[in-house]
Amino acid sequence: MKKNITGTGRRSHCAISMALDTVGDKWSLLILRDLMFTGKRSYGELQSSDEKIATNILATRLVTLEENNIIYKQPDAADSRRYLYYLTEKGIDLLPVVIELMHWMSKYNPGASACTANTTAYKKDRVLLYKEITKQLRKLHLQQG
Amino acid sequence: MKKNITGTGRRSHCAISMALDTVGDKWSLLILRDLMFTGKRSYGELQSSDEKIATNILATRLVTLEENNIIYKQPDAADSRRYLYYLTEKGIDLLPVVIELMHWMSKYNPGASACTANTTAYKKDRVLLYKEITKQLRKLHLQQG
DNA sequence: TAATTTTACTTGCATATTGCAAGTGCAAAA
DNA sequence: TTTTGCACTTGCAATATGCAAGTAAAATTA
Repeated sequence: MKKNITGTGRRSHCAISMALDTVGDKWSLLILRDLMFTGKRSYGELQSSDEKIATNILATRLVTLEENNIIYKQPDAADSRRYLYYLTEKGIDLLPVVIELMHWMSKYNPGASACTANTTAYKKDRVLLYKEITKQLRKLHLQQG
Repeated sequence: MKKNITGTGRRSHCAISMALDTVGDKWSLLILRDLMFTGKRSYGELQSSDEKIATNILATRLVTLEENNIIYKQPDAADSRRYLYYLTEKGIDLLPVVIELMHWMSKYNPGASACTANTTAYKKDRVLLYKEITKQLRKLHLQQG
């Protein structure tokens, strides 16, 4: 997702296109998934996912996500070597995208495992489900620094 | 999105990961956007979008999307050189993902143009909005052949 | 009917992104 | 004070994407 004629780094002004320029790569949404649904916060934890992201790719994605204000990092008080990564509000706002993707795949491939299943709650009132998880994520990720 | 150790072509069994293996590339969701929100149906029309997808990439994406049952093609009755591309129900079911991505970018970058705006309807009852657009898409895309 | 144009691709090669393995630097633990 | 663990970096190989030109076949035009 780099250069183009206008030098803006975006392919067009279409919102979907711009969203994909930001998080439409192979890894970004998986990193967000881990921050959302697993307790993972550190570099090493994020690297330990099933998908085995290469260490250099993880590093560049974290930088890009931070540049785009989707995540932020804080020094770990318990270990000054490491940072802990958190979602910003902008990052938390991607929750519906992640859940909809998850639900879509689960519907058409029952073998897929859903991190935060709860198909029942989704079917009953998915907006309520978004709100509840969003509330939890805000507690876990915002106002830390 | 190709090989891995198991040879299944997927990175893990996680639903999000699998969804991204299918439509998480730079172009697939843009093609779906055009099928959903513009009247574009033919190869040439799909190629004429602002983002200027390369012709070889468009060709391979259409094949992949068809292999994954997200779109299907029908010969154009009016011009036997061309096919017209339509969404399957599985493809239509990606509507929430596309709308959520669009809404997310619009929220954080007001300069982004939303294909099917209607922020009001989204804020009032987005599930209803999904349903209405889904109904329209079913009429336009399903039961053609 | 023959020549031209339109349409949907394919092909070859350049560039960009991702993947892998090994290495580095620093702080914590032993 | 050595060793280990963690968070990256670096170099290079493998894929994926981007660009420009080419091809085949049906439609249009002359």
